[in-house]
Amino acid sequence: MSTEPHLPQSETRDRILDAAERLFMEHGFEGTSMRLITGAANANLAAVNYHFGSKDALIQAVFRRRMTALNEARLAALDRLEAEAGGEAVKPSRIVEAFFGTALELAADAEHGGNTFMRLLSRTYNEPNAFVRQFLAEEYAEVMDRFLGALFRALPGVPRDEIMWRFHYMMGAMSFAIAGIESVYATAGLPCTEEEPSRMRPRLMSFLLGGLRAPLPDFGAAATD
Amino acid sequence: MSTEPHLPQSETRDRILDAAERLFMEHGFEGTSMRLITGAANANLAAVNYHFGSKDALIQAVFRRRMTALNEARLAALDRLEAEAGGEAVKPSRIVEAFFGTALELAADAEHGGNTFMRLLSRTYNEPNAFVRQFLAEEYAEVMDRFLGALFRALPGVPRDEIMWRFHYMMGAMSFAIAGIESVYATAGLPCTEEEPSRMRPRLMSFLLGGLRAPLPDFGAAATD
DNA sequence: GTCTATAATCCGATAGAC
DNA sequence: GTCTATCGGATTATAGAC
Repeated sequence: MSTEPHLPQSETRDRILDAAERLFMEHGFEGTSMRLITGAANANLAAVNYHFGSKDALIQAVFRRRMTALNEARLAALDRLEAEAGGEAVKPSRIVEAFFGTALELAADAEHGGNTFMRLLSRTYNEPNAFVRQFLAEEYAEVMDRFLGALFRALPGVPRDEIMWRFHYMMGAMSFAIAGIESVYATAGLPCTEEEPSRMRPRLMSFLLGGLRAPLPDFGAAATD
Repeated sequence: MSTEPHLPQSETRDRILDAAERLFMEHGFEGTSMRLITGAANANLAAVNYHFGSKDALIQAVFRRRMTALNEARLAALDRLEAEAGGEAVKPSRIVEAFFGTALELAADAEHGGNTFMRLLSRTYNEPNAFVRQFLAEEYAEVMDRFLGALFRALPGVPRDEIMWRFHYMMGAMSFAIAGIESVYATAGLPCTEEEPSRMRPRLMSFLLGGLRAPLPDFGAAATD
């Protein structure tokens, strides 16, 4: 622990965010009551409404705290790659590294809640919750536009909808990678040895690039375009 | 004999299962109240406890109704492949087809709720809900044991933990494939054209096999054994 | 089997003292 | 900022009439 130049404005506020992040990840939004959150954060029940206004506003605060930095890091990484390429298309493997590698770096940080947040984000991605989906779509808009555009330029011979599907599949693989493999070991009846975190990134990247570069599907006789 | 000009209704129990399946998929377990379920099923609130005993028992009934058939179909497909192979190892692509293709066939059945169920199953897979995880682990035990074993024999040069991770990644990709790609189009600001369902299977299979057959990851300088 | 009514508990939010 | 107390509404589950 290093000495910090200034203490946070409200440590109660941060404790609530930490507790909410973990409990939302474990039990979902509807399954996590404000009493559970404030209890875990050693705070008073009324503190949530004082600091955030409502439970929905707390949910947004939990995401905003880390999403901005994550997506800015992704955009910075892509900026760097495009500057190095100097007008040429960036290699697909570098684009995938910039998007998913940045996320894995955050997920590798278990001490400061990065892993918890990435698991929450993965879980939330497919939750058809109205206002959370809207919020995430806005947060992701620029990043998705830039990275899909880079992949379109990097793979000019591949149909764009095919690229979007494969990007979607890659998100699913990353989501499960972050969630952990305990379920596979558990259902297979095998003991789950603790995975070396540094192995996750090359492991996942090999799979993602293999899938992205796979031969295009054959839709059968009907497809002629 | 009476003709049936009245409600073409199935049993109340089945209507409850159908409504619960859909609402659990849309709002999660905790986000779905029994009032919402019985309201959508045109049933009385007390009917859930009469037919199932409790909300948790209803959740298990929703899964049991379809999981047994799905996993039996998977095992039957693998039995067929192993019989054809006659002692030789089954090709990895056939094993992947048997496991994930069977799931996609159920997901392609939108009229009888198969698609709804597969979306629910995908959503539930990573939900760290205690009793649901335990239940699913038991349901999956035999299938996972058989299919992982088949992959181990089909890929004798690949470390077993690597195969398990790639199987886990494939589950994630399938999960997102079934959940739909609307989110990608939405965050990219593009209109989402309705996808031809028959294209999903070859699309996903190309990606899965590309990932499964990808070069093994290089864990870096530390590995020297 | 279906229904009404209600018990017992939990929820998010807020008023107001300090 | 933190706390107690509480409101109004929602939840699961059950008792009992028909």
